[in-house]
Parts: sequence; structure tokens; C-alpha cells
Amino acid sequence: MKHIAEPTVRRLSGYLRFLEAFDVEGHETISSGELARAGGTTSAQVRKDLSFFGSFGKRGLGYGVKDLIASLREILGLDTRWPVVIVGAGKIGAALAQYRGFGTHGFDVVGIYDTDPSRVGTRLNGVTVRADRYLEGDIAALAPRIAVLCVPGEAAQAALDRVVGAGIRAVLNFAPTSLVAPEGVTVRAVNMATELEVLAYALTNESRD
Amino acid sequence: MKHIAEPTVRRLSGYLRFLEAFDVEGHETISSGELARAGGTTSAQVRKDLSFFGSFGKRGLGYGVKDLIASLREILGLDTRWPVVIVGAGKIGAALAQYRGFGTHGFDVVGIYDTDPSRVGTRLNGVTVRADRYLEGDIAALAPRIAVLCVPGEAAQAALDRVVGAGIRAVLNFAPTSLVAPEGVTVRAVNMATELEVLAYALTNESRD
DNA sequence: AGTAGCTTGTGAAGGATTTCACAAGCACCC
DNA sequence: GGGTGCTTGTGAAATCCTTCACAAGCTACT
Repeated sequence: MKHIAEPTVRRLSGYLRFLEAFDVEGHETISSGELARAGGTTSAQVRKDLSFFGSFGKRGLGYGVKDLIASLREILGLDTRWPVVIVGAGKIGAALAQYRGFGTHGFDVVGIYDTDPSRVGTRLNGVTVRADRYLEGDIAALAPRIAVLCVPGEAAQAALDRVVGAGIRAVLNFAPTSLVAPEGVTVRAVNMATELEVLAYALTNESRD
Repeated sequence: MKHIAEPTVRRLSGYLRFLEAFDVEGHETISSGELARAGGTTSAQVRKDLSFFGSFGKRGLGYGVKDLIASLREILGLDTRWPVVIVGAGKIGAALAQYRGFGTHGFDVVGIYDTDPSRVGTRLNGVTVRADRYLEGDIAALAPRIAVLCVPGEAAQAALDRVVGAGIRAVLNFAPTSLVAPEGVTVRAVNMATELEVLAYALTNESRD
């Protein structure tokens, strides 16, 4: 398979998100133009994005909503479920653990870890917070493929090293620190400060030309 | 000013994040190569990113850490403080409101709003949750420039329309829905599902070539 | 069966971003 | 004061991504 650009994958995910809602509303088909408007892009972009993976539409008609959902789920690797561990049960970790959309999108939280004894033992959405010393053993036993880091910035690199050492190769980092990972490990960062700064930049340079 | 690509702005934000930590560690100067390693990019990219805005380094030496921090803050528009409102005081809204990094990076939460009477009146990090009917009036009075949406997906578009109607032109959306905004309004989305799906895609296609 | 009206899929063109490569500049040392 | 070793800043080249534009294909209708 040819290499696919990350922005393309992101857009596919967005299309899927919209299609799920569109399906619930009872629509049977959708055109690339409608999908584009919802995804903030152009119809040509939508068709090009999809064309990397095959041809899913009917000319003159558009795309079958349910079919396209199924195709996108398969493309994104969502036709299997993904076990996930959350490292850090503070505010953000706890909020994530209780986020229901997690489960409905194919991701199962199989473990939550924290160093703070006062948090260990609490239940979050059916999963009990465990002491962080069980982290490596549990990863070996439960074989999660993805780790979500919700630890303070100072602890993030150490947490990354631990989960990577235990065999994890995909990490979602909520700590406000940029992490260094070995080759072959995918790290994605969700960083409040960065998002706000991009907005601040946009506002500052509104009068750009 | 020439138009600057968003990925560039994102990287600048990342450099700033790293430099702040680097400064605390007591370093005086940094080379583009070190900055690149921390930011997961290349030294040429770092220099190119900075060159859009001027020349901040000394040949043979690198960049003065404090100087570069100051320059980046100015570039990103962080030399003034930005008042922010948070719409929705559920798990995520509450977690954000209590996130201290918010304030230390130049953003002040001046209002938090919710429709749920049981949440109205609670204090989060010094700010009292107010009923959503005050939203428009408060925006007019307090003149926040940025709104952070932490409402359920079904309510997100309506929330966006309200804050935009009240004069907000930059929005950070945590709801798992893609929103349609009028021209001139910048909307950034932080979407757990999308981030996880990008990871799932990466894992599924590990053996790409 | 033929025509009209849409919409997809896709090569080619265009534009944007990243990488390359090297001249220019600074500090330190002999 | 000239030489050495590094590092920046930046045009030019290369790569990557998006947009264009149109042939092909489907449905519905006459």
C-alpha cells in the first residue's frame, strides 16, 4: 500500500464521524459535496481521499452511507477492537476513562494506572485504577496496543519509556511536553496550550492578507 | 505579513514549550539541531520556520534560549493575555477549568457556563459556573476572544452559533462533532476519537513500505 | 432506446511545504 | 590576526498535497 498522508487519515476519520451522525438521521446516500461541506473541505478532496483506497461510490448517486461507514471503519483499522491502557488517573485521565465514546468507537480501556495511592482502587467506568507498578506486567498480560498518557509533564517521558519498553507502539500524549520516542513508535500529542496558541496566532494575524 | 502555514505555527508552539523547559534547566543557548530533535523535526525545518519571522540566532552559537522564548511568545501573540470562556462544565470542561497551565501560558478563564442547574454555582479554580443564559451578556461585557466548547456533540453546533453570534471569532471544540462556522471564524477541533483512529491506522499499516 | 442531469474517479496541473546545500558569520585558539 | 570549527539563514530543488477538469457511468424520464 502506498503511503497515505496523515492529513488524509485525519479527514477520513472526520468523514466517518459525520457519516455516523448522518446515518442516525436516516439518510441512505451522500454525495462528496455534502461530505465536503461537513468536513470543511472540497468535494474533489473527498473523492481523492477515498480513491487511495478503492472506489466506493456510484456515479450519479453518491455513496451509500452504511457502505461507506463500513469501508472507512475497515480502512482505519476499526474492524477489530483496540485494547487501551490509560496512564495517570488525574483529572484528565479520569475524564477520559469515563468518556463513553471511547468504547463505542472500538477502543476498550483495559487498565488505568496511577502512582498516587489515594487514587488506586477507585473505579472509573468499570475499570479499577491500579498501582503503576503493575503497568509492565499488565501490558504483557493484556496486550493493549495503545497507551494514553495523562501524567504531569515531568513524568511523561518516563511513562512513555515504560510503556514502550513493555511493547506499546502507539501512544496518545496529553501531557504538555513533547516526547522523544524510538523509531517505529507512533506518538500523537494533544496539547491544549498548542491549540490555544494557534488560535491566539490566528486572532493576532486576523488582518493578514 | 506573508501567510504562514498552520503546521509551522504548531511547530513554533512546540519549540516554545520545549524552550520553556530547557530554560528552567538552566541552559543559555540552543542549536536548531537540538530544537529539532526535541520537536521531532529537522534542523533545516526549525531554521526555516523561524526565518519567516526574522533572524533570531547567532551563527556558530545557536539561539539564546530566553531571547527565543520572548520572540516566539511575541510571534504567537502571547505578549498579551487572552480572556477565554468555557462552555460546558461537565467532565472535560471542569478538568480544563482546573488545568493550571491555562493561566501560566497567557490564557485567563473569565467564565464557565452550563445548562445543568446542578452544576451552576460550583466553583472551579476560582471561577463560578454560571447559567448558560448569561453567556451572550457576559461575552459582551468581558470581551473574551476565545471560546472553548466542552458540550455534548448534539449541543456543539448550537453553542458555536451562540458564541459566534456574541462576537467570538476563535473556538476550540472538544465535542466529537465537526462544526460549520462562518468565514472569518477559526475553529480548531480536539477529537479523541480522531487521534485514536490515526493511531489505529498507523498500527494497522505498520508494515507499509 | 435515447436523452438529460448528476456524481464519481482520476490523470494532470498547480501550489505549498520540506529538504538540500552552501555562503556568511561568530567565537575561540594559537 | 589568521585559521578552525560550528551554526545560522536562505535560495533552489525536490517532494508532497490539493485543486482542476473532464471522461465515464448511473438513474430517471420521455
